[in-house]
Amino acid sequence: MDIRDAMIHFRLDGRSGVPPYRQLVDQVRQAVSLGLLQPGDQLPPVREVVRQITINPNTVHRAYRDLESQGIVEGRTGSGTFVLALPAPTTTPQRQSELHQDFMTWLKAARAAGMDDEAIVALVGFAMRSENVSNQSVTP
Amino acid sequence: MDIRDAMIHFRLDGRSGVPPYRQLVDQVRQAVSLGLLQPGDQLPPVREVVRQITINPNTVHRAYRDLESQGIVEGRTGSGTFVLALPAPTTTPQRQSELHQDFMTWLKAARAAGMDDEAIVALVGFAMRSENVSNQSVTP
Amino acid sequence: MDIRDAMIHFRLDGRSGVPPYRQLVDQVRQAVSLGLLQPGDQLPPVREVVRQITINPNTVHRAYRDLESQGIVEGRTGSGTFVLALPAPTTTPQRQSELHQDFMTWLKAARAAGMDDEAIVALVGFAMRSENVSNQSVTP
Amino acid sequence: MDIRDAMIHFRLDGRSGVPPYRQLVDQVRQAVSLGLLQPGDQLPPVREVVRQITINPNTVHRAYRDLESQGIVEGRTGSGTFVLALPAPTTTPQRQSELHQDFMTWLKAARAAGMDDEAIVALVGFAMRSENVSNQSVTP
DNA sequence: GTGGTCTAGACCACG
DNA sequence: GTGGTCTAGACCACA
Repeated sequence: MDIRDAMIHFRLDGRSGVPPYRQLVDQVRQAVSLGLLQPGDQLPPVREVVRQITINPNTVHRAYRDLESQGIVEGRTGSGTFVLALPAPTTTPQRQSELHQDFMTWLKAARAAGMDDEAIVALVGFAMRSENVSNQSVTP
Repeated sequence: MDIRDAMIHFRLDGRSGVPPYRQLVDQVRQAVSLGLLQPGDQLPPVREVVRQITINPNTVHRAYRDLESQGIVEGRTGSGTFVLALPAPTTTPQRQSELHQDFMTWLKAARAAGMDDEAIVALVGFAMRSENVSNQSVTP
Repeated sequence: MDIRDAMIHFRLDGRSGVPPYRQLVDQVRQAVSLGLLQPGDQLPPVREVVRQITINPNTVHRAYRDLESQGIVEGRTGSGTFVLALPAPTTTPQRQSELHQDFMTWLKAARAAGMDDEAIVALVGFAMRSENVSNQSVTP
Repeated sequence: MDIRDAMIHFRLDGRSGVPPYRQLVDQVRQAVSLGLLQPGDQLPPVREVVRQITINPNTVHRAYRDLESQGIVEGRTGSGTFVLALPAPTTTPQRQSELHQDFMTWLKAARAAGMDDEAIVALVGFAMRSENVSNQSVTP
């Protein structure tokens, strides 16, 4: 199973406390970091995002501007917004794919044990916090 | 190894986009959900949290008030803030402990493969989003 | 005579001992309970309340947040704060209107007899306490 | 039916937002204002109040001190706290008794119509606010 | 313009 | 010591 998809599909979590524009930025950054988005890939046009999720066009625009100022994407007037470069490949696609598979297996086990998403997220969050000084935010 | 600790210790992630008060709320909710905090346990006094992390007392207080309105804790003027009840155990402590171990193993493998926290969080987030309609926010 | 008004107008009683934020919360709850505010109705913007009565924006905001966490209103960033739903009509508008009239008649009689507001409030308070286990707080 | 009782019996409403010490003060003031407490009557000893309701002795003490500084009661060392004088009789006992009866009748009608205490308090509060500049707080 | 969050510092009530 | 409220003023996100 290939986890790569043609075009990123955004999702908003209204209860997370994370501002919508930031959720879009994070999702693009993460997709790039996972290789789901690669250099040259196009982000969905603002109007398309507005169709997908309930959001104000200005907010999408703001997110794309942020990504551009971070050097992740480039807006080409008249044609769209495109991914520029991977921020740095952290591992090989193969290894990453294996880890993805392993995590899915673990995820299924956790769910089979009766844990809901909040509980799983709690466990993952505490596990990562427990061995790190740096703090990373995740929106599953 | 017992992951339960006497009193919760908060940590803030300034880069996550999640408002500080919300990070505190989430961390308490998650600790309760994992059984790290149990009914009757006391949250650290506001002034103590202020000593631990750089934060304004009002912000801590706001988080505690939110938790109170959610029915998770109860503030008793003059004595402290205490955990009220578990929102419902999702799984057994044993099974949860096993899952915790398994996840730690996976985590180490991911790091050994060169993935940094952002990449790991990206993978976990996408994995959980890929099979769910509901959206859960995680702060590791 | 229609007691319903376009938009709620707040009033603060500095001598009551009831915290200002709580007075706002109570007044909205009561207006909703009486049908003076109905689903979809907008609460006055925070800045508008600040113009009307001498109060800090944060205090108004706190009240609105409380109401939101109680499920009475919903704050929509950028557009305003709106009433969500009636907590359940306790009686018919007609019957309520009659009772309102009857009470006004009684009120006038009490005042004609020389009772000031404090005395009237005392009488009402004791009358209600005398037959009830539950305690209700009133700010006339 | 005589509404006068031998000794005042305090009640606290934890959900009203009114500080406990203030509720005690208000209840004494109102009882005096209604003639339920008359000059020479004794307030229950602090220990007795503590037995009746869940409250800290210091808080009762504080309330009695407030009443004393308001000139309503007088603490006599070794013997107790006693009512000094009526702040000013607003009406005759007879007329007040009639009004009390009338209000009880109205109260029963309101309850018969299905209104709960919160709704009744809302109606009374709005009725009084609607014709007055002064604001009076009531704890039924 | 709207709501929302944070800091700073003061003051109150309770135990 | 504890929690709780208020003011003042700044800054952010969204429409």
